[in-house]
Amino acid sequence: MNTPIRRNTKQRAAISEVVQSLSNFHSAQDIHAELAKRGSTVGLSTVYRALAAMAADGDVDTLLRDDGETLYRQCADAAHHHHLVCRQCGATVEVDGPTVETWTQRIAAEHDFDDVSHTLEVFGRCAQCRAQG
Amino acid sequence: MNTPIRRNTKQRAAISEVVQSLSNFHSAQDIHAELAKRGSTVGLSTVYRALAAMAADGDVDTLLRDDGETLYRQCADAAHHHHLVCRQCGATVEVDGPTVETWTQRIAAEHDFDDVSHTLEVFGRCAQCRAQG
DNA sequence: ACTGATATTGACAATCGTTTTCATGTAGGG
DNA sequence: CCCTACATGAAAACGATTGTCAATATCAGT
Repeated sequence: MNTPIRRNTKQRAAISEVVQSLSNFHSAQDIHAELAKRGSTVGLSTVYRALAAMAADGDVDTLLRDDGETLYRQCADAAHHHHLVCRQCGATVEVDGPTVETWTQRIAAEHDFDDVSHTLEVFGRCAQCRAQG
Repeated sequence: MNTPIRRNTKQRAAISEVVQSLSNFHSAQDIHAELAKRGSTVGLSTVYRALAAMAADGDVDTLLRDDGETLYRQCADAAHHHHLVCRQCGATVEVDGPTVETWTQRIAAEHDFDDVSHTLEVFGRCAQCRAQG
C-alpha cells in the first residue's frame, strides 16, 4: 500500500505546461486536445493519469461539473481556497473563506461529526459577460 | 420551449414512495434496485427521468459524488439548505447556513458577479461510526 | 556510463452511469 | 369515450473515465 515513486517524464512536463498556460478550468479531454494542437502526441490515458496524480499532490485544483465531468486548474495559491466561477465565460477567481471554514467546523461540532472536509464552489456571471448580455 | 405538463403515473408514485422510505442519499440505480426488490418492474430509464423531474421541481435534493454519480434524497425542508454527510454510513443532517449565504453574496459583490448560486456539502464521520472504529 | 528494477506510456478494450431512440401504452381534459 | 400529448420500457447509443498489457523510459546504485 506504499505510494509509488513519481518520475519526471516529457509527457508530464508537457501536460503541466499546458495546464499552466490555460487559465480557468478545463477537462482532461480539453487538455488532451490542446496538447495535440500543439503537436504533442501524449495519450489520453496518460493525460488522465497525470492529472489525477497532480490533483492528488495538490498541484492542481479539481472541480466537478454538474454533468459529472471533472475539470482541472492550476491555481496560484496552493493552500485551501474556493472558487468563484463565471457560468458563461469560465473566468475564475480564487477566494478565501475563513468565515466558511469556521462555520463548517462549528456545524460539524454541533452534530458531533469528526474529521470534516467540505466542498464549496460559487457560480455566477462576471461583469464582462453581464455587459455583453 | 414550454415545459411539458407532468402526469401522475403508477411508476412515479412508486419511485416517490421508495425515495421517501429511504433516508440518506441514494443513486438512481440504487432506487431502481430497491424498486425491483419490492416487486415493481419500473424501467431504469423511467427512474432516471422521474428523479430528474423531481429534482427540477425541487421535490428531492441532489448530491454529486466524487466519482460523478448523482445521488438523490427526499428532504424534510424544501427551502434552500446544505448537508452534513457521514462519509462512512451516509447519515445525513440538513443544515442551514445563513452565514454562508451572506458570505457568498459578499464575495460575489466584491468581484462584481451577478446571478450567483453555490454548492456546499460538508463531509465527516458521525459519532456512531467513530465509536465503532 | 551501464544496468536493473520498476514506474510510465499508449493503443485499445472495457466499464459504468446516464441519455436517447422509438414503438407502444396511458393519463386526463373535452 | 376519444383524442392527443406525455410517459414508459427495452435496447442501443453515448461519453467520460479506467483497466490491460506489452513496450519503453527513468533513475538510483554501481
